[in-house]
Amino acid sequence: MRYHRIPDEAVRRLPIYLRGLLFLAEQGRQSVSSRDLADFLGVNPSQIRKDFSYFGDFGTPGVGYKTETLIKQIKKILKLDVVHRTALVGVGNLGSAVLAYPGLRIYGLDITAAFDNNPKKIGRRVENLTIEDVSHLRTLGKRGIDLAIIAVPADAAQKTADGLVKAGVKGILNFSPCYITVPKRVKVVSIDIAMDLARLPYYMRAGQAV
Amino acid sequence: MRYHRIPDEAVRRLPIYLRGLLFLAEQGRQSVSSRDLADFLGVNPSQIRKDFSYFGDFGTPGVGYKTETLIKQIKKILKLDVVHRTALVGVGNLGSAVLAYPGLRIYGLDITAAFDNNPKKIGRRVENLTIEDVSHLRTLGKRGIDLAIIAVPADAAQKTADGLVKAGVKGILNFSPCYITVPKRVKVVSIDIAMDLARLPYYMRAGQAV
DNA sequence: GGTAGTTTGTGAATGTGAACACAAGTACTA
DNA sequence: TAGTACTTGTGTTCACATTCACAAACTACC
Repeated sequence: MRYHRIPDEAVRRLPIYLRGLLFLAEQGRQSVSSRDLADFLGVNPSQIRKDFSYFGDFGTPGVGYKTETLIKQIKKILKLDVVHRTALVGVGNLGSAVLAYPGLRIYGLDITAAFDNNPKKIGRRVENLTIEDVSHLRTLGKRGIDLAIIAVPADAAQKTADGLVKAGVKGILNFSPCYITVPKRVKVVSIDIAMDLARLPYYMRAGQAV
Repeated sequence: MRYHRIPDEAVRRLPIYLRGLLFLAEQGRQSVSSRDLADFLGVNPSQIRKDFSYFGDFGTPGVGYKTETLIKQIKKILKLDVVHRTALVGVGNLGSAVLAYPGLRIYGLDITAAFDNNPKKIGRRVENLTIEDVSHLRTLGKRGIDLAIIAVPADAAQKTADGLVKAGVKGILNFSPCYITVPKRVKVVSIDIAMDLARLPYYMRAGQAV
C-alpha cells in the first residue's frame, strides 16, 4: 500500500460496500472476492480493489477478503465502530420515519434526543424518546451528542442549523430542501429526495429510445 | 450552442439549479446571473453556465438569465412540465412521509396510487388515496402510471420491482436499502439514507483536524 | 455614437476518477 | 517440488468533469 490522496468517491462508496458485505456475511459467506462483491452490487471489481487499497492491504491474493475482518476494517475507517449519539430535530412525517428506520443502528447511529417546536408534540413519547422543545438544543454538548439530523421545513432549516452549530454539533444530515451555511469545521450532508425524483422523468424519455 | 454529449453530472445538477431558481423567483427576482445562482447554491458560476449551455443558449450577455423563462426551460428539459402519475408501494413510515411530502408536486410528481401487502392497511385512506393490495399492481398500465416509488423492506424490494416492471413502469425510485435488478429500459434511482449518514462520522474526524 | 461595465458561451487547460492489464502472491493437486 | 488456477494490489491509460480565461454580446449613460 502506497500513499495516495483518498478520493471522495472512494469514501462515498465504502458504505455501499459495507452494506453488501453485511448482507453476504449474513448469508454465511466466510470470504468474498472483489468479483463476488462487484457482481452483487453491480459495479466494477477493480474499482473495489482500488478503493480498499487506499486504506490498506486487506485481502489475500488467490483467496479474497475475509468477510468479517473486512467489515470490521471498513467500520473502523468510517468511524462507525463507536456509537454516535445523534439528535433529531423535527418530528414530522419524515422525522418519524427516520426515528423508526432500523438501518441507522447498524451504522452506529443512535438517536438519543428528538426536538420539535410544536407545543402539541413536545412531551409526547416516540420510540422511547420524549420530544423536547427546540429551545433546549444547547444542552446537546453536555449530553455527548455531536451529530444531528435536520428534518424541519425549509424556512426553519438555517435557524436550526445555527442552533446545532452553537450546541457543538460536528456533523449534520440535512433533509430540508435547501442549502444551509455552516462553519467549515462542521460537515453537512444533504438529502433532498425531490432532487433524485426530478431526474427520473428525464431518463425515462431516454429509456424509451432504447 | 454546439453539439455536446450531455454529461450525467450536468443532468444531476439541473434539479438543484431549479430548486435555487424557484426560491429566487419567489423572492421576486426577475433575472439571475450565473454568479447570483452560484453564490446562492455554493457552486462555481462557470459550471452553471456550461451546464446550461449543453441544452441551449438561455442567457443574455451583460444581463443574465430571465428567471421565469429559465425555470420553464429546465422543467421542460427534465420533462417536469407534464404531470407524472406515480405509484407508491409500501405505506410504512417512510412511504407515509413521501406521501405527505409537499415537494413532489412542485416537480410534477403526482402520487395517484398507494399499495401495501398488510391486510390491516389495505382499504385505509391516506392523503386522499385508498391503499390497495400489492397484488393489484398490474392495473398500473391501464391507469397511466409509469413511475413508482418503492418503500418496502429490503427483502421485498426485488419482488416489488419485478411486479412494477411487469406493470409497465418506466422509472423507479428505490428507497429500500438494497440493489435491485431491472431491464435496461427501466431507470432506477436509489436512495438509502443510511449510506449518507454513514459517511458523516468519517468527515467529522477530518473536520476536527482543521 | 462611443465608452465603461457586465455577463454570457465556450475553447483550452487542468484536475479527478474509472478501467485495464499484469506481476506477484496464494492455494491446491499431484 | 512443479504446475495450474485464482485473486490481489497497482502502474498506466483512458475517459470524464471542472475550472480558467477571454472574445463576443449586451446595457446604460453620457
